[in-house]
Amino acid sequence: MNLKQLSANLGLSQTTVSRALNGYPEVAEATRKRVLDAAAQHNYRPNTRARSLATGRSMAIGHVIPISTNHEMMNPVFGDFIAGAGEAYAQAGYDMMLSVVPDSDEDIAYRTMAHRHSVDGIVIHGPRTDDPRIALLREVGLPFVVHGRVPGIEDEASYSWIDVNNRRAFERATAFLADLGHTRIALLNGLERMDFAQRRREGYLSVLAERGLTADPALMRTDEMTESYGHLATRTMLALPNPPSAFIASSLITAIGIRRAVEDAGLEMGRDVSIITHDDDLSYFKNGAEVPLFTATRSSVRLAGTKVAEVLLAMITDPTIGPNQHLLEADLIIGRSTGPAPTR
Amino acid sequence: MNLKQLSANLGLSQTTVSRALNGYPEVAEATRKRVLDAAAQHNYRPNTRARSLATGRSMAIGHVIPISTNHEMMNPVFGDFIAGAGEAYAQAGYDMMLSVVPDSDEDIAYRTMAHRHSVDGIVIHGPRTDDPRIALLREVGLPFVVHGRVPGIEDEASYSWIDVNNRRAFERATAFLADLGHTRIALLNGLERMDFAQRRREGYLSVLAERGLTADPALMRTDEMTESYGHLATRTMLALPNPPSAFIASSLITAIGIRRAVEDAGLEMGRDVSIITHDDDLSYFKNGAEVPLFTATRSSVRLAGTKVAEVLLAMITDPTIGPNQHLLEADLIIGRSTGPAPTR
DNA sequence: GCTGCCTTTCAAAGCGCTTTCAAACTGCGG
DNA sequence: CCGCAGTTTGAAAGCGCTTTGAAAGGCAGC
Repeated sequence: MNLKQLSANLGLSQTTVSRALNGYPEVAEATRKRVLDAAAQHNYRPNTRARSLATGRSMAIGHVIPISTNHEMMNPVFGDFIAGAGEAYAQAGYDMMLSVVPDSDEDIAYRTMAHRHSVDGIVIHGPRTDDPRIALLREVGLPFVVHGRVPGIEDEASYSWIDVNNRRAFERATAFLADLGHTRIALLNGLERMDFAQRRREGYLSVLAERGLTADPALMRTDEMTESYGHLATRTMLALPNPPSAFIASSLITAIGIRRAVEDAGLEMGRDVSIITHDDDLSYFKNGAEVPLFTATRSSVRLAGTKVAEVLLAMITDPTIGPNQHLLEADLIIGRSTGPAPTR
Repeated sequence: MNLKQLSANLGLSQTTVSRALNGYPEVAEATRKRVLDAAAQHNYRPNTRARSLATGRSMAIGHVIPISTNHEMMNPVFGDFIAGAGEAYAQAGYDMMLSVVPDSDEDIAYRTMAHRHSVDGIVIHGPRTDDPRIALLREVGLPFVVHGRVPGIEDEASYSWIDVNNRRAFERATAFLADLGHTRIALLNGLERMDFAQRRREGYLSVLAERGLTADPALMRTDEMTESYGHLATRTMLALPNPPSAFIASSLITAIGIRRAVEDAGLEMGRDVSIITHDDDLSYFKNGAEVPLFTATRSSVRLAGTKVAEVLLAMITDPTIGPNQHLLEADLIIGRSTGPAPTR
């Protein structure tokens, strides 16, 4: 059933039927009701492609998901982020277009989306230093929101982004451990080229400096945030002549690896060794139930997804509003993985 | 830059330019080259919406992601599945449309996608007993492939699906433990209403029966596959007067919870208690490196995604080919979580 | 009864592409 | 030089919708 058939059925013109369905005022209430009833009865849904060809708006938002060709890693955070964003899209009547590409072709994917006019806006994931995507999207004039911030762009007010206050979160985590008397605090960070990892390190270092603690390179690692990374790094560090008494991890998954190494070494978490992790509050991987297992800096990535979507939709609806930024604060939640530094 | 402008630029008709770009044979090689060069130079990309309106094919595949309103759980497997499928789509020039909806509205989402003609085919996730989506999609005549099988549909050749041989996998896991001398084997399954959980239980039960072992209801659980579920269930079971010496888990995440409870109880995994888990081979949550941590029935969900996509694309390309099924076998990989049953 | 204004409806153009059908051009044998 | 088949190009219709500009209908005021 298409518009033509529906209007023929009703003995009305396509114009009138279209207007009735789209809520335009210049149609008599009686006719509108007739039209709506008939549409419901025949299960009529306008053809999206035709509609967006006519209106010029595609009612879809693009997400490009890079698959790194070397380590084949899919971001674990992605599912929850998408869930949050998707909900917002659905509510606004927007679709979500996903493009999964090898990260070498990422730029092409954006360019293609833009030129094909298949989306009204784009979400940028995992911004990198001097990310070329920003310039690209500005050039083609497609609205976009960044999840995270782009290192290298000084003027943060010049584009839209939603980010967690990573620096503050890790400052708080480090200070919390220092307050407990820990002086040897290890940092198991994410990949150094990621913006969030840099900010987290800055937060960590600034508190160490402030408290007069030395930043020992042997206690700082940076890698892809897997369980085995946490395990191996911790095992190595615990074997040092002067091992750390506390660990800060960038991901719950890594923290699980740390815990495993701690227990392998016959130590008890929360007594012999303290752990704080960042917790993205993933739906399928909760940090314990009522009482969290790990003390953590928690910030829901799902909520971030919703926020990103809302900002982007607002920009599309009203193109005159300028760039928009939101810095989400992480909660420091206390679990069973931290305690006073053991006296030697 | 659109077709009209491009052809005006070249002094050719839209017809010729379109044909040159789409590889039709009736265009002189010299002109084709001219056209291709100009297109590349101007970065021309055909407008997808216009094209699909004209051709009737939308070059997109739909996925509906239900967000359960009660437990708000996002399937952890989803990200990797999408990565696998997305790669296949990208290669074939297809887009992926995601629709995130509360599970109560799931049917509407499918109906809308179908009537709007916004996709050429649909992937069905998490089939349930007597799933209404099958009838719906058959009615509207949209090609679809199910990830998993639909319980309640006897004639498995009547629709397309890709599934892991869950029954066989759990038969093998159970037999492996029985061979090691375990007689009290617990099963921590997924939600009972999921088809895969039912088949896994069948596999488990059939081997118990075959070996003359009693199936103790106290050792069988079914729930959402979280870490804390594994932890709590294991703690309870280990406190039984006659505790299990082995556990089979439906998910790596649950297995981690089991392990935690085992170690909390002062027992050693692989010696005092054996664990086998199903392992979806998620990219961000590997079961150890070279030597797996857990003995597991492994089957890559990412590969399943690719397979589903390939089958669906084939059905779309050639609608005359009938339904298509693939049963993927899981590998039984030996890790450090299993060993002979302890002698009491 | 006519004019003018408001409400309601409609015909038709246009969005950017594909595709059918027709036309133009080429070369070649007669 | 003509006719014909084969090759190459083009004009125009159509995909299903929105939207502009115009027409029709209704009604009050003169």
